[in-house]
Amino acid sequence: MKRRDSMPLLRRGELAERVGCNLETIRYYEGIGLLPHPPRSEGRHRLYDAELAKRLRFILRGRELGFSIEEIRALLAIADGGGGCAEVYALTTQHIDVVKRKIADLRKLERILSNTAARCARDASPDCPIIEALSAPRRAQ
Amino acid sequence: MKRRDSMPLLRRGELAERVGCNLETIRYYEGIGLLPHPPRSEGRHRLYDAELAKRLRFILRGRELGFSIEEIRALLAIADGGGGCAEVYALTTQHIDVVKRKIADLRKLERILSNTAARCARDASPDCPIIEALSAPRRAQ
DNA sequence: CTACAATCTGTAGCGACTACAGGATCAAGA
DNA sequence: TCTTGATCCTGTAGTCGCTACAGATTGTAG
Repeated sequence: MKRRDSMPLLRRGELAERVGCNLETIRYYEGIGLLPHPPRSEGRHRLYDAELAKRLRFILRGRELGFSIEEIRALLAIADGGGGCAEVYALTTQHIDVVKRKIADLRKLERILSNTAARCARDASPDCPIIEALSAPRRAQ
Repeated sequence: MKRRDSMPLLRRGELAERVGCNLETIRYYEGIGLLPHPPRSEGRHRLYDAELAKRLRFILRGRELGFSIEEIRALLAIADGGGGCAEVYALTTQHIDVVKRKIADLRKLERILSNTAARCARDASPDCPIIEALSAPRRAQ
């Protein structure tokens, strides 16, 4: 099931392109200890295998999903330690709450922006309701 | 209409506390030119009036709502220049789109997290579906 | 073999703050 | 009036999560 020529050890640039991240991001993750030091070529060029690529994808996806570096570090520690599915579950559901709160805030924001924009006459009126709305002394949600 | 003792010139710490931001943030905004240099006391302590407080609240609220410093700078420039309600309107509606996209992304994320979490058995199973889901090679949104 | 691309290293820069050190000033109590 | 302690002043360094750069080395195609 494992085609051995489909992933013949990638160099940093190739890996970056394949997973869709910046070249330097990989070195950064290695530097802060999220990615282990990969094996090197004769001339000290990093060589990544499928396992490292997978780990990198995990990190990147986690970042996309709004996990902080430290949260991802925790997730990886659990994964590395084997077992802890329950812990991963806890961390994830906890994160879901954060996401839900963000959504709620943004929807509130959207309402405010839409309302104020709607009130804004499209011609050059002297005092713009958007400015007034945003500089209100903290009330009127 | 203007009660003269309700706001008797605030010092930096007082203003920070009143608007609910960090003390240094105010100096930072002054440094990057979002807040004008305020008048000073004999001993060079900054003194803020209601106008400056309002401007600060505008900046802070804008940041909360996800505007970048440069977007806020633009908004303020328009407000300062008087008139340009149409421009403010344009900038704002443009921003509404950004907010809508953010909401959409977060909801997608929430779905993914919820789905994977739901699939996760609460006991310590050997390979956690969340880990697998997040390190999958980019497909299965 | 040569050219040129890719990688190596360390370090600096980004945005948007936040914290700190070492000194000056302010407001209140004795 | 003096003193004490809180607040403020300045400049600078640190934070997070990258991203970019410079100058040297290596890998590879022609």
